[in-house]
Amino acid sequence: MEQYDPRAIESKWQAVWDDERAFSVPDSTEDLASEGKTYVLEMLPYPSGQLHMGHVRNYMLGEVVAHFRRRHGYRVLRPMGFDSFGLPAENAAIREGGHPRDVTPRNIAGMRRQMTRLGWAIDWDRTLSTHDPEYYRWTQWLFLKFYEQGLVYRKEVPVKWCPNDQTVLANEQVIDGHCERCGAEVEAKSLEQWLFRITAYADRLLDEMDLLESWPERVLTMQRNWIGRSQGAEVLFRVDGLDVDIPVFTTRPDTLFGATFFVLAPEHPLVERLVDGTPHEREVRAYVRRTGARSAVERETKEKDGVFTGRFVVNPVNEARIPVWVSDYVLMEYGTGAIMAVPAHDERDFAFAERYSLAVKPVVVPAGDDADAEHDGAFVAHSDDEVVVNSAQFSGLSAPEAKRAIVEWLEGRGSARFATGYRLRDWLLSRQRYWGTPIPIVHCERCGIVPLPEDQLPVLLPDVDDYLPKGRSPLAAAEHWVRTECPSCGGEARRETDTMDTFVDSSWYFLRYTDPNNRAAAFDRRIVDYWLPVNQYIGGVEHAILHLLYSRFFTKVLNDMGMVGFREPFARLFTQGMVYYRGAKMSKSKGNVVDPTEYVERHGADAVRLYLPFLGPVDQDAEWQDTGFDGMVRFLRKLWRVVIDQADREPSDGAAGQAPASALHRKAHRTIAKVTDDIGRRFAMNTPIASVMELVNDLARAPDDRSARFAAETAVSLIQPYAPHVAEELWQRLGYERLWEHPWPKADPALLVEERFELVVQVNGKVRDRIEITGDLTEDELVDRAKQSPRVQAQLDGKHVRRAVVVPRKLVNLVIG
RNA sequence: GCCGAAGUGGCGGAAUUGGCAGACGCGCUGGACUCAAAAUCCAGUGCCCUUCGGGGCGUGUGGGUUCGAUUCCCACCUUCGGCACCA
Repeated sequence: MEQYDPRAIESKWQAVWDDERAFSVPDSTEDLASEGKTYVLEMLPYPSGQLHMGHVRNYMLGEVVAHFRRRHGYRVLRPMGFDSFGLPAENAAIREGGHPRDVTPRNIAGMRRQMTRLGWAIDWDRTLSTHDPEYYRWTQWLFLKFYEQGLVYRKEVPVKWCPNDQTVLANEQVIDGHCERCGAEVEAKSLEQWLFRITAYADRLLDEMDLLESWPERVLTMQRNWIGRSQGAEVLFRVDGLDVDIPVFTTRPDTLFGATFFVLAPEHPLVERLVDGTPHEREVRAYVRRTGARSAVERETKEKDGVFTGRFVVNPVNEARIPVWVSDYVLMEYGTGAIMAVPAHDERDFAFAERYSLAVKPVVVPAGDDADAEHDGAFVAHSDDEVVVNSAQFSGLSAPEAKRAIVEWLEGRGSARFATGYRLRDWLLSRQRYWGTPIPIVHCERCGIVPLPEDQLPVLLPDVDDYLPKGRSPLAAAEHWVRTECPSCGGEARRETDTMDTFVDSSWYFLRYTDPNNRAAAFDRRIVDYWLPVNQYIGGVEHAILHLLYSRFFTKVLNDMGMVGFREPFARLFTQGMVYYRGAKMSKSKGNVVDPTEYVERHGADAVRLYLPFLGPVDQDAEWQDTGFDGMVRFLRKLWRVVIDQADREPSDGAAGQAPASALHRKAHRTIAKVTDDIGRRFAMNTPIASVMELVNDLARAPDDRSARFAAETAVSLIQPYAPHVAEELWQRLGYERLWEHPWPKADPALLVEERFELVVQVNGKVRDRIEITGDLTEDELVDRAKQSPRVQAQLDGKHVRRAVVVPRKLVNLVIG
């Protein structure tokens, strides 16, 4: 018999698919019925230059879904591109010691070759690279649109600076005070930067989660935490002796009577005014300077410290004068940068009060406690059923009642209002790095900040040889490029030299795929509305916040501008676990990458394609193991052998099971049902492979069964999304054509149950016997059979059967005693 | 600290609605084929006891609900992930 030769088979079919444009969908806007489309998308990779097993695991998900849906008659869009602009791509170039303009295209070509070799069913006619001027001109165009809407602004802001990558980072890119990419400790600086006003969409990013059809709960939770909406109030405190009101944000207005001091962030603009010309001036200024030099990590971990300003504010609820301190445990970026401190009910305030011997005044107690049940001067943890005490006319109210009542009362007097606080900050988008989308702005001495007119796009990235990061944008070195003409007044002007964060590039690429060759617009709304939302988006959980939040934000803005007709880009999201190897996440920067190419060369793409999903549930992390791989190779050889054996026999008409259907015939139908349910409903990608293996094992044991050929055809058909090359070749040898668009098999419900089954007989819940049952018996008959079993008789030993539980076609449990 | 996920043979894992725990694969053991090896095939493989009929134990730990629990409830342990001075 002819040997299974993956190399020959795989190149043969890859050439066929390429010639036929088998996985492309037409570009035209004609014939776009709203029904029957599927947009399957995996997050686009950055061109590291090398595919690793994590990619294969990720893309196999989309692969299986795409084949499965295509064979169910859907028109499937499944594009692929490269996130080739920005820091990751630039760092890849630095690693390889070349210039990104040379390294990036080379890496893209290499990865695309690897993908092609794996036989992925991708519409390569729609590929895009974010560093391509034809792409980034539209990134710039979108930036200008956002600018017009007031959603982009430039501001001096406290920033997180990565000393290693020599650039600012977005808040989302800082993890535990360290750079998300390189792990260096992040420094605090204050710089003029560009920001997207994503906070304007905080409520909608939360509330419109309802529109999402299927997203993992943990991702939604992470986004909710990140946005961090909390309801509370803004309360004004009048500075004693100055005509100034300072607002504070609090979620606990019920504790207003317990405020014993007041704290400003060191960066608070009023600090200067409060101490100017007072004896406290020197000390406060020194403190502000000292804290400014602290790193983010230091600021968060050191013991709380601060200085008294000599000033007092008046608590609007009781006219109490409370001292104003400055401390960096209060953050300028959250709330109003000032807080009322209630040490009796806030751990942080309590720690500060202890250190500086400030008063502690309890004003809420757990229900049932005596009003003054001496928690004197101690911190009381928050409980669900608190009652307000020591709070004038509000004493005795429950905490929730008091919250509302106190704010309403103050509102009437003009010193408070209900307010909402968010943890989410605006998205800092500018980067002081070379390899990114230039920001289409010029700075004119006369006109200030001037956005470029659309007809001057794209602003091409200047060719700069020394592109290495040096703390200010390398674009500044391209003097001929920087000097330009102001589009507004025609005078001398300088171009903006910062580039955009990579995540800007990837916040709209899924729209461009639908209309990738449009030279007149970023995309055509009719086409984008046809394909979007993405039916199944697939990617790593590490993007749960960053990319997924930004893309949702972009989509909402574009929806508001009337450019797209939907509000959420990704209806269903699947986040797959990471691939580990030798105890660490497999990644090029960790140096523990297992290269799929090696395995593909030795054993073929199909074996690699089978193994990664087979490794385990895709939503969980998996450890790469060399040892199991051989099993896939063996399975493919076995499949080949048993199917080729059947190919010589009579073609099956699909109804080979004239009654009574053989056990093998029924097994084939059960396998169809199982695989279909696993892929289509459960999104379980490992168990379908096991099911087909079972079918093939059964077939190998019964090659002469009259349904053997049908079983062979079924196995080939079902394994096609995983191993399309060998499946296609076997399909051809079975006498058919074009399996990739052949309808997915249907299970006959009548054949899903075994004709005979094993009745499990339990006595007091323990399995004591299994009896072969043929045909349909009533429950009473089943119980009788169970009782007749000699093994059961031995257990009964004359005892009385008190009760019998029957599960039809499965089990009888006799309760004796 | 708060929130979430997970814990099943030597290993990866399966068991979908509370109903046969360990599918499938790896590994291992024995056998067939072979001059030999590879490949392939067949049989076995949770642990303990056994008079070989079978019996006992077993899904992180301890309780509970139930005729019956890997599955539901309570408490705890361990691992991983997210958040963490957010007022």
